[in-house]
Amino acid sequence: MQKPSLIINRKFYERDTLKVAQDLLGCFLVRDYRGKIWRALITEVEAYLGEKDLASHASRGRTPRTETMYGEPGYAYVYMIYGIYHCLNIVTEKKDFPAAVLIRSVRIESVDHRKTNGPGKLCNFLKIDRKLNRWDLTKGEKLWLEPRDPKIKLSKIQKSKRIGIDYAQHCREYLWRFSIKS
DNA sequence: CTCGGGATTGAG
DNA sequence: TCAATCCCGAGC
Repeated sequence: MQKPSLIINRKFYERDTLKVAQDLLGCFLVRDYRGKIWRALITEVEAYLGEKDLASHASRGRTPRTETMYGEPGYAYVYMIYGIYHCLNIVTEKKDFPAAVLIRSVRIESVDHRKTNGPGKLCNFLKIDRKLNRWDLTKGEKLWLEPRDPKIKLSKIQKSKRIGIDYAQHCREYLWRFSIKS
């Protein structure tokens, strides 16, 4: 497989997280695993924004785990949940400001959508685990992102409450989950 | 299973 | 007194 011609660059990620989250819809998450390449259309994401966001791991400040979120934008933040699943996040905003976009659902051509329609499921399918934590997504190796096809018109972005964050008090109400029809 | 917080322990 | 260690709750 040839080197990708279009890779989303670091400036794209170094912006307001809510903007980046919505701009990622319709983009492609590309995974090269031992020479096999999948191009996954991003259809659902959630934003996690700053220490004030009680739903974010960073709400408790800098810890060894959250260090990735405080780092440079354009890196992967991968963590394990429930001891079974991995979740893939894309680090956003400037260094030292903790924020990221969780990839919740993707669609891959000729793959049953039920295999990739959840954050844990898509990591399982794309062989994404903590070895890819802090991976630089702008290198065009192993895991990177490519822009939307400008020819394809994006359906209206749906905004809704984030999933599975009942503990986050008032932050539960934020409409920081974004999706497109897929 | 992994993390992080509070509780407990124990060295000095 | 305080840091290392234990333990428990929570996590899409």
